Amino acid sequence: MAATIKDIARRTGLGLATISKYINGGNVLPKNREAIEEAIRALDFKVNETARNLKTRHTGYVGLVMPALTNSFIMQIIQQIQLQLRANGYGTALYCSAPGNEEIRRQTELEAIDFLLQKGVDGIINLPQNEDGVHLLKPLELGIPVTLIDKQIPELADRVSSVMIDNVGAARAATDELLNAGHRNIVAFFHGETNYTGRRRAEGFMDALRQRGYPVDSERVVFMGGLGRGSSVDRIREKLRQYQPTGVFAANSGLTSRVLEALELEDLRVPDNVSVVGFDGVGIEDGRRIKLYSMLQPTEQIGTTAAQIMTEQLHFWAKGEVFPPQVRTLPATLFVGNSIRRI
Amino acid sequence: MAATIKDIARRTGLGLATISKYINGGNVLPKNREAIEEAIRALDFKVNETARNLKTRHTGYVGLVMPALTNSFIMQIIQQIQLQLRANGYGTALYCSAPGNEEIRRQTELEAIDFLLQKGVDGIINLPQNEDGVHLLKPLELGIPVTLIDKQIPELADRVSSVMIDNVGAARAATDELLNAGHRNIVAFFHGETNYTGRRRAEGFMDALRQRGYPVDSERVVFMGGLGRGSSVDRIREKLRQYQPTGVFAANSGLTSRVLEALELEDLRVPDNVSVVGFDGVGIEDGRRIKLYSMLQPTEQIGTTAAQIMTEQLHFWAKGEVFPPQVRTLPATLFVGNSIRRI
DNA sequence: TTGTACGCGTTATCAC
DNA sequence: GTGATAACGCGTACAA
Repeated sequence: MAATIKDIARRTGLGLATISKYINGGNVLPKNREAIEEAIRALDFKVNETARNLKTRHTGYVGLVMPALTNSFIMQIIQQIQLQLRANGYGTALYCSAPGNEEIRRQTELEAIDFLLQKGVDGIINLPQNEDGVHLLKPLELGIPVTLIDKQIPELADRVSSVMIDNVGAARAATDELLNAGHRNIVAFFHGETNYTGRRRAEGFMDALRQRGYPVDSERVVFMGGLGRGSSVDRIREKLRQYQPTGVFAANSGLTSRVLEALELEDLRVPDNVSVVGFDGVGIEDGRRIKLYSMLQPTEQIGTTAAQIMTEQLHFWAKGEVFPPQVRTLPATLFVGNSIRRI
Repeated sequence: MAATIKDIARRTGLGLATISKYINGGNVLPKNREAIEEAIRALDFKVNETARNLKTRHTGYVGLVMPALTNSFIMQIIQQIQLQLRANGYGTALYCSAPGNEEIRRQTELEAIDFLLQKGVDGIINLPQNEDGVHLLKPLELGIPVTLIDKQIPELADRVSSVMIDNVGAARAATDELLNAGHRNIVAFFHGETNYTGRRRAEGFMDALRQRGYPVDSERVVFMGGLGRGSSVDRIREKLRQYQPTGVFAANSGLTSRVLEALELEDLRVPDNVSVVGFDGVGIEDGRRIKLYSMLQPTEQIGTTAAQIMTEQLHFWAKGEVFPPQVRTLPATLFVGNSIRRI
């Protein structure tokens, strides 16, 4: 049986309150301090977090609500958040969606919040899939802080913090690479139209064209919402055949992988037939003769920042102060591959 | 303020014990049951897990101690464990090591256990890096069940459960592919010599050769312990130059990726110059003209099984019964690529 | 079946 | 600075 503060009190002859105060950093007479420390060592005392939590009404856990673990971007984010949260003394309660269609993911995100709230978490860090943010209303009402990653939810902008990359800038930079190499016939693929990130990246793509005075052909700005893997590959192949682009931009990791597959099926070579810029490091793996140009998100920084914001927020909250929502926009960097041919 | 069972009691006019009993599945008079259910709905009552935990001395969390999230094998395992644990009513407290050398990882694993034990977990699922298992002694002493993934720790075999693939069989099957295609000069790369998984896979490799009466050249059975990424690539390149193998087997995901890199640097083509069998799906990504043959671990099944075993174990433990350690060995499957040339 | 009273380990509020 | 004592919300003998 583990030792409790009662045992410490008995052994030192001091009162419970004194022990408790010492443990929580209060001032105690030097000789008492030593006695307590000795007893703690001797009895191998550890505070019972559960009891403490019952009293203080917090749990020491932060809930991490993520999509299914299907790509390295998500993985790296989790790694980093978890690392930083722990460094700040918090445990990470992980909840990843099962893969599924939009309706399922929507439902899952709702369940995620319920589950974590029930288990008990002090805050929630979320990479939202459900764009309207209804799932975040309950924690917010309960006064549980929320930090968003990767996406912003405009309706909640004044109540939640968020950290993400400069999506417009990143897409613009990616497009510029193609443009600089002389490509004019570019087809670009984005998430669903309802997706915040996808819309921003599409903006960046179009920005780049407009900045140079090139026309924007909406048929070449392809939103790929709600399609399974197979049908999105088909969709890409269609576009490839129809417009015969010399350049392709894929605006996220999943799309990059699908573009690669479509290209292979169409027997198109990179960069000889088509130049490609992708996202999130898909297609830059070792042993590839052709490594894609790729927009890389600063995952470590994103994760660290999100965890830091959450921690600050929790500390404010503990003191009963209000915490102004933070919004951090980080720059993405370009991985220089050999997937672009000058024309 | 959230409703408590006191509120329910007041509202229904019943005693606290009755409410509590109902919540925990006890028998209650039908009319009382309805009254309670009504009150629960009306007051949106949720049991306070923290208070319950203080009483029952468990937390509803299972700790998941994993290496740094650097490959998809680990990622899929986590996804699945987390999914199944949740289905069984448990939360997942994730703790991933930071990347680092062996000494650091050893230390980290110790910290992981301390941290989780402190935060409070009912059980621990661990993909061990620390082969001697000293980090598991403390939870075991405390009566906290441990389930191992991927590796076995022989010294603890009678105290912990484990679920992993048939490493010997998997390596043998991989080697057979090369052998069947006529390759005789094969160099194989394994984890460090001290690594259980690596040793088993090396056994399988040698088994395959011996079974056909081919000699085993220990110089071609390469253990790569304690090397950074750069130096292990160098090491592979050396072996490649020295023995000019027609076939290469890489016994895990990291090594597969390094072999790919070394091959590229040596300007060796797959499968024209060298035939390759890898592990864990590295090198079978979309858009590759050449996809590797690869031994795939049944990650969903591994994860599900580990979580199930843990849950059973916890239930036994809750009833004060002893739980015989379970050992599950699952088969790996071969991904058929186009990285082997018949000779 | 139902209700009372107590305990789980800690923190917080007072007097002292 | 210190020490009783009352919460925190729930489970559970025990008695009714």
